[in-house]
Amino acid sequence: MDDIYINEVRAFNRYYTDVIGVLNKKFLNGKYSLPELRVLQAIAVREGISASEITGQLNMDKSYLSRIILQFEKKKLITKKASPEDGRAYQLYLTPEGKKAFVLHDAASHNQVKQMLSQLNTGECDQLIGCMKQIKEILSGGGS
Amino acid sequence: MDDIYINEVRAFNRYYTDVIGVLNKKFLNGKYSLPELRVLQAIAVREGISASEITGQLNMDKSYLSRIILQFEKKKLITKKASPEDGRAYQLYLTPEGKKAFVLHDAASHNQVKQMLSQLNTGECDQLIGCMKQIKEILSGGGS
DNA sequence: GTTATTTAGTTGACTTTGTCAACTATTTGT
DNA sequence: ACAAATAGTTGACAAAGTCAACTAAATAAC
Repeated sequence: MDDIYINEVRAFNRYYTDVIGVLNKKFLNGKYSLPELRVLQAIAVREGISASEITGQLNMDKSYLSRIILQFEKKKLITKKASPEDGRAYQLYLTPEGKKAFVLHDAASHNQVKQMLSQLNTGECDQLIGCMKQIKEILSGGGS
Repeated sequence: MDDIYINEVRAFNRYYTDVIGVLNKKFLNGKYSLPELRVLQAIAVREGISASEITGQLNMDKSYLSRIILQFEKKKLITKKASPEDGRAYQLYLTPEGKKAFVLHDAASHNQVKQMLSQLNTGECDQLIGCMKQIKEILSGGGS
């Protein structure tokens, strides 16, 4: 009985892994990798965020992140500012170019999804996002 | 108006990427990588499958797959049999050890999900898999 | 209040994962 | 029969990610 649930969830996971994979593959406009974009977004969402906060958020190795940040600095996408409260930490900010890069990517990703939804009618869209919200609620509410 | 839908879908994608990430991270019993396991599963599900069919199914580079198959042969998890219809192709089969490896991993993955669902009550489980089924239907039915 | 521990970030060395192009051997289309 | 496509292998890389050691600052313990 339980097993039917479990198999259904596993089937969904396999299915949705592919959905996400397809979406992620394309929005490689070539310039930035997926983890790079995730970092860029993390900074865009909350400017002044520190590297260690990002590692927490994205479950990312700190050495790996350190190098991504280095790249971003070289490409002038971000700037570091010494944290006033913690002499070890830096606050990360997007430069205007960094913001532009983020906005471009964000728009591309947005359009990607838009195109996907364009195949559906309004009722289907409503159902879809209703389901998505419910899944999020159930899984985050329920513990894990 | 549309944008609300799109943002909701993108939020779900971010969320579910993490869910899948967490599940995938753990079932690394250490022995096999994620792509290796996907290949193992593909063969388990349909014995006699060819490499090119797997590349199609898993969206995997054929050279990469070729090396994974080589590893599996070395570890005696699979055997190749010349295809009777196509002299270039091989039919892939699991050895008893290969089957054992697959079953072990499959059980681990099953338990992983079981544990996740154990946090939920029956009603929530019903809702959850109902939503998952609907999403699959909407997205596969709708095209793309 | 100085000593021990933890924490933020960097660096070096490395493994794993994945890609690209070239190649052989078949098969299919014309 | 000849050209184009396909299955699979190989070499040479590039990208992604990990691990341990290290510096410097912050916090905790005594």
